[in-house]
Amino acid sequence: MTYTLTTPLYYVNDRPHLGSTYTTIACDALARFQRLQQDSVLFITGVDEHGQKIQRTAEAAGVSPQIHCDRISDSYRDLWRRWDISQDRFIRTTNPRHRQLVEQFYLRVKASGDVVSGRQTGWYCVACEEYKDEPDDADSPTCPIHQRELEWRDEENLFFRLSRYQEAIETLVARDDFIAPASRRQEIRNFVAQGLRDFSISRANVAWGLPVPEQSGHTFYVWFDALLGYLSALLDDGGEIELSRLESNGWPASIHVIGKDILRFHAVYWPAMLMSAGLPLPKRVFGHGFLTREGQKMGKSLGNVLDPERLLDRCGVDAVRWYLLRDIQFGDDGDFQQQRFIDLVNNDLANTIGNLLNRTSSMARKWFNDAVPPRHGNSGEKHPLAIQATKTIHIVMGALPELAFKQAAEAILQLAIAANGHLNDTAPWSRMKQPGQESSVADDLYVVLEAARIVAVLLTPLLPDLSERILNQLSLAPVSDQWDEQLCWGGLRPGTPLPKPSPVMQRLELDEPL
RNA sequence: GGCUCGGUAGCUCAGCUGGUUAGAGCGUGGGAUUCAUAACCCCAAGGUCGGGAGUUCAAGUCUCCCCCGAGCCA
Repeated sequence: MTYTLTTPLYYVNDRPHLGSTYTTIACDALARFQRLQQDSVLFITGVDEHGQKIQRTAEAAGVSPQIHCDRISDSYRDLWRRWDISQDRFIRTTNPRHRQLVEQFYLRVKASGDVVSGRQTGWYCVACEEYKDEPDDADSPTCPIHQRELEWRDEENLFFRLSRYQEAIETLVARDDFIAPASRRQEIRNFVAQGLRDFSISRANVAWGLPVPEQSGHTFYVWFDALLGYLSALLDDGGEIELSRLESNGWPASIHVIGKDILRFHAVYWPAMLMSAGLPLPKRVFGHGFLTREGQKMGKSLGNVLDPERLLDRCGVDAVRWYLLRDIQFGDDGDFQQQRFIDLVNNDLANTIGNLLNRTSSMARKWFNDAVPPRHGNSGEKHPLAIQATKTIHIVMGALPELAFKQAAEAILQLAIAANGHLNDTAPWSRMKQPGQESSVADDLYVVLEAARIVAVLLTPLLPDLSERILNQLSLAPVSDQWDEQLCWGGLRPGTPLPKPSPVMQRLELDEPL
């Protein structure tokens, strides 16, 4: 059984921002976790490249839409590479294969009798790519989200008969395991309860889109096309574009991870489309929250946008991943506060975890021949630290499948704190000055090093780089494949040489705002 | 306007089906220590749990009203 997870397909209207980076990092952590748990994982991300908004942005920039899309798509791909995102597929909706899939899908939907033509009149927001429910006689209304003038549209469009799926969707969203987090379920349920209306899936005057078969002059509505990118990605294995291959290629997705703003498309429209096409539904849709910065919405107008590239250059992957995953309850909105960011990274990563390794390794080297100390009677599974390690593993295993990165991170940190505490309690440095204490000191250092090793192993999905650096200083290889064995207590072998320690995590020193 | 979710220590938040002195992390102050990345460890500071009324032997924890914030739908 393949575990398929997706990020949204990001709209290439503009360069990647921190929000998409956040989603992608979270998915990356989840993907890495799943790979440690099982063989088959497909982590999909990509870009959504059609629509009038992109057409206009390209025009404004004086380039063709395709050139524009190429540029932005490249910047996404490049950014994910620099963040060391472990996606298996990167799908572009301008890929010709995607067009084939959309056509096939559309024909299925049509064959189900779910495509009808109708006239659509109303106020349209190009930025949202959505009709707004403003009264027809409104006088130059503006979009409440974009504060931009709405455009009056009156066109003959094709509609998807969403209304036919009223009951099915009601049943679906009533489930407690479909929409996550729970706090956002009611919103969708209310929306559905108000009655689903058919929605248009074609546009008459948008050139930058996929042409609707046998409907000249019409292109597909961006959302209809974009959602199908998830399917295209799955068939992007070199084989042919054939919907019937989906179920042996990772469909249905185990989870779609998205921002809360597009929950409706994923929890309502998308399942109905899939039902119409006779395809199974994704198992879960997770709508996470948004990031603000120092309490304010990030935006160009405020000039307070945090650029992911800059963040990466100045602070590094580990710091940012840790802060985002460890401090924000995934699902809730989060606030990026620079001081807190620095405090947490320095305290947790540099001081607690990094220094734990550093001090212990130094002592081991000093008194036990530059190597992992020998084990005596008191370093086994009954040791308090071993018990705590087991508890930590248990918590992490329960938290990560639920995308509770924060709980997992906190538990791991607790283990490191306990290990530091153990050192302070047993004070090897003073006991080494007394005769006859070597063997018990050896045990104490061993269990702490072993705890540090477990910390590093558990950190693999969250902070792959830091994890590797820690293991490296323990003369161990990074975790690959499944990790069960490496999570067993006692994996560290006495006598293993320990290299001269150097800080695995540098403290952040930022004297100016990011 | 309808609905949903929040308003708990300076900050970010835990507090399940109501029950001893309301908790954690960060920040702050103090102590201890020297193995270590001025790091680690320990302790403390007392917040009318947004406001009001009610139910109850007992309410951040239930009910109603009000105020404030966020969101969804109109």
